[in-house]
Amino acid sequence: MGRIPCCEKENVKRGQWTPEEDNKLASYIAQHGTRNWRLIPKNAGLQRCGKSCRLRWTNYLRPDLKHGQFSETEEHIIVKFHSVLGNRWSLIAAQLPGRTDNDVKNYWNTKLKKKLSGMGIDPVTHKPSSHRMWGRGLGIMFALPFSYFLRKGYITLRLGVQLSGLFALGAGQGLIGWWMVKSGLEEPPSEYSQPRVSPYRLAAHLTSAFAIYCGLFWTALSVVMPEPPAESLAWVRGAAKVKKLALPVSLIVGITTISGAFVAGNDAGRAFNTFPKMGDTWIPDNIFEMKPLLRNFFENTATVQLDHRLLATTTLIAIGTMWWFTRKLDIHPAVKALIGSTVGMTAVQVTLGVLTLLSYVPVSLGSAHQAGALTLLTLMLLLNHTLRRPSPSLLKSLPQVAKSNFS
DNA sequence: AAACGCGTCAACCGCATTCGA
DNA sequence: ATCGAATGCGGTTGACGCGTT
Repeated sequence: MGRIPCCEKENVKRGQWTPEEDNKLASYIAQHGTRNWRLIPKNAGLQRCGKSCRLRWTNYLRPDLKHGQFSETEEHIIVKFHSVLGNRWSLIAAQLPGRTDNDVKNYWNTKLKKKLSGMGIDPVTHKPSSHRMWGRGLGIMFALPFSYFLRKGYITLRLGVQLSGLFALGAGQGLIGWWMVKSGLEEPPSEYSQPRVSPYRLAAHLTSAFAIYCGLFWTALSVVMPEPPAESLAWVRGAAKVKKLALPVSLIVGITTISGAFVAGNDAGRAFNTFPKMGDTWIPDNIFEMKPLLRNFFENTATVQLDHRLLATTTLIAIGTMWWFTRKLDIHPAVKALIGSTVGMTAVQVTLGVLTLLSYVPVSLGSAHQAGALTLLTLMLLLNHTLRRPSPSLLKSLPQVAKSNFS
C-alpha cells in the first residue's frame, strides 16, 4: 500500500525550510497573497507541496506572529481556556493574537502540563490532584468526628490536647507539602540543573508523615488500652528490663526511617545498585566531596545511601541483640511475640531494601519498602506501648507470679 | 570521546470540515 | 444539491541542541 504523502508529485522536498525557501515563499505571498496553496509552490519555484508551504507560512513566516517566550498573561489565558475547551488548540490560539495553534499546543505539552501537575493540579481535569484532596479530606475526617465526640464529652482534656497537637501536625504537613512542590517549580539556581523537589523538603514531608502516623497510632492505642497487659509483678519487672533495650532500638529504627526519607529525597537509590559493596568499593571515595562536610550527609547521593546501609545494618543487629537478650526472660507472651515479629519484619525490610536497590527502584518495590518501614515502626510502637509501666493502683492488685495457664 | 538521554519545536500525517464548481 | 479538492485541526514524529555518562 504505497501511500502518497499529500501530493502526487515525486520531487517534493521535505524537512526543515532553508532561508532561501522562506524568502521565495514570503516574497511570492507578499505579491500574490494566499489564494490557492496547491499552486503557490509551483508558481514560487519551490520544490514543496502546498500543504508544507501553508504550514510554513501560518506557523512561521506570517508577519503578524509573535515569536518570543509566552508571557505570564498569555500563560494564564491558555490555562483558563484549556480548562473549559480542552485540547481545542485553534480556539485557544484565537484568544492569543500572534500565536498559532501549534505554538500553544507545543507550549502546553512541554511546559504547562508539568507546571500544573507540579502545583498539584491535574492537567487533564484542572482539579487538584488526588494526593492533595486526600490530604484535605483527611483534615475533615479528623475534624468532624473530633467535634462530635468533644460535644458528647468523650474526650478528656489530656486526649483533647494530644489530638489537637496531631491535628496541627497534619495541617503543618499540608504546608510542608505545598512548600515542597513549590521548590520543584522555582527556577533552578544555575542554568544547567533540573528544577526538582528539594531533598530536604521531601524528607521533611515524609518524616512528618511518619511522625503523625506514630502519634495517631500511639494515641489510639492509649485510648483502647489504658493499661498495659500485666498479670504479675514478675512480668512487670521483665517488661521494665525489655524496655531498656526497646527504647534505644526504637530510636535507631526511627533514625533509619528518616535516613530512608533522605534516600528518597535524593533519589539516592538510583546509584550504586550493588550489594553489599557500593560499586567496586565498600566505601565510595567521594562521600566527603561536598564543601561543608555536613552537607554530604543530606545531599551527597553516595553518603546518603551509605548512611542508610549502615543504619539499616545497625537496626538489624540491634533488633537481633534485643531478641537474644530477652529470649530467656520471664515476660508476658505478647511481648515475646512482638519481639519475634520485629525480628521477622526487620529481616523482611532489609531484604526488600536490598531488592529495591538491586532492581533500580521500581515504584512497586520502593513503595513496599516504605510500607515495610511503616510496619516496623508500628511494631516498635506496639512493643513500647505494651511495655509501659502499669498505674500504681493496678500494680498494687497484681500477684507476684502469673497464674500459669501455660509454661 | 562517543553514546546516550532529554526537552524543545518545526514539521508531518491522516482525518474532518468547508468550499466551490 | 453534490462531489472532489482545499483547508483546518489535533495528535504524533523526528531532527536538533545540549548536558551527562
